[in-house]
Amino acid sequence: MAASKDPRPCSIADALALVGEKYSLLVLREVCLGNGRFDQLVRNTGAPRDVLAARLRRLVDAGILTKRAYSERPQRFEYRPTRAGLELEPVLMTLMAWGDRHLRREGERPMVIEHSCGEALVPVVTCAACDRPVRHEDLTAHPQAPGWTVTGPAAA
Amino acid sequence: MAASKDPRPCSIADALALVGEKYSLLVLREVCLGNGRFDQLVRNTGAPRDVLAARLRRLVDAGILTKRAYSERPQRFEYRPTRAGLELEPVLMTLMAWGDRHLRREGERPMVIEHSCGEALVPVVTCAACDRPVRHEDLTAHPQAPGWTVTGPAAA
DNA sequence: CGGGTGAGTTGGAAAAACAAACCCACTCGG
DNA sequence: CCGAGTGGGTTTGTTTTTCCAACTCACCCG
Repeated sequence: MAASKDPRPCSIADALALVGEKYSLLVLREVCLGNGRFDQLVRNTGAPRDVLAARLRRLVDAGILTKRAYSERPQRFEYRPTRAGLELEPVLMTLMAWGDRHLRREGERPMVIEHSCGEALVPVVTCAACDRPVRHEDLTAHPQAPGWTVTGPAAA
Repeated sequence: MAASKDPRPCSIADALALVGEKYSLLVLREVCLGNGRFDQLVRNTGAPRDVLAARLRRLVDAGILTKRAYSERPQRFEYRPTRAGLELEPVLMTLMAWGDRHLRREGERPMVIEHSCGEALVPVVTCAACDRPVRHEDLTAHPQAPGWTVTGPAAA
């Protein structure tokens, strides 16, 4: 709620204000997998029901999920990702790959994603202009708005 | 602390357990930009000082940041990303791009990252095997561990 | 000596998270 | 028609976190 303190205008901060709360990205993971019902989400994310209800409201309001009835009488609902929600999936894939690399022993992945090319997905973030992988040393920050002072060498 | 409820073994969940707490990724953003001193982090992320101290301890313990003195007498410290921390930068770039696309009006980006190729960075997550962009329709989930039941059509 | 800076720690109030119970509409089995 | 079960939540009361301001400590500067 009190997100007003960050003096940096920043799309990372703004994105995290929407999807950075606890469980939100896990909810998105499940919804992208097609497990979009309330009780599935409770079981698969581990979120308390009230917290989950709050997150779902927020994500729907933000246009990341939609709520649709998959049955009238009895009324039953399912949450699905919007276009915007699906566009967050690459973030999840990249995060999963990072976790697989750094948080587990070799080859102990809890889940493998297969790409349509037939191989196990290893996501690589590349530059749209030159197609080369994004490496820290190749990046230079250019603030466009006030509130930014990039002092360190990483920005040079 | 009570992260023990998620019945899904999942590298996304594990990664978020480390860097998913409030401010952690903003801290990483600043540290990657070279703004690694405590007071800079307070100012630029908006985190309360005590919370920031806790996050920094956690990130250092997790091997994502290191704390090094840039001056003895007076003792002054700076936090810097480790290799593992730098490998999270693509996640930040992808998230920033998502925020720029969905949370702002056309062309109102607070920051532009320049890639070494000379163009403004537009990160694209691609498949390492075939180099094509990762799209939701091209993905199939293959659980490797118990606890996973992927019911929906998105997994088919 | 007095003031200022960097890097935190401490203490108490306010906000979230948590767990369990409850509710409602409906369906199904007997 | 009764009782139990399911899906999708809300309510209630307790435990954790967060938040904020103030404080500390070590040091440097004039």
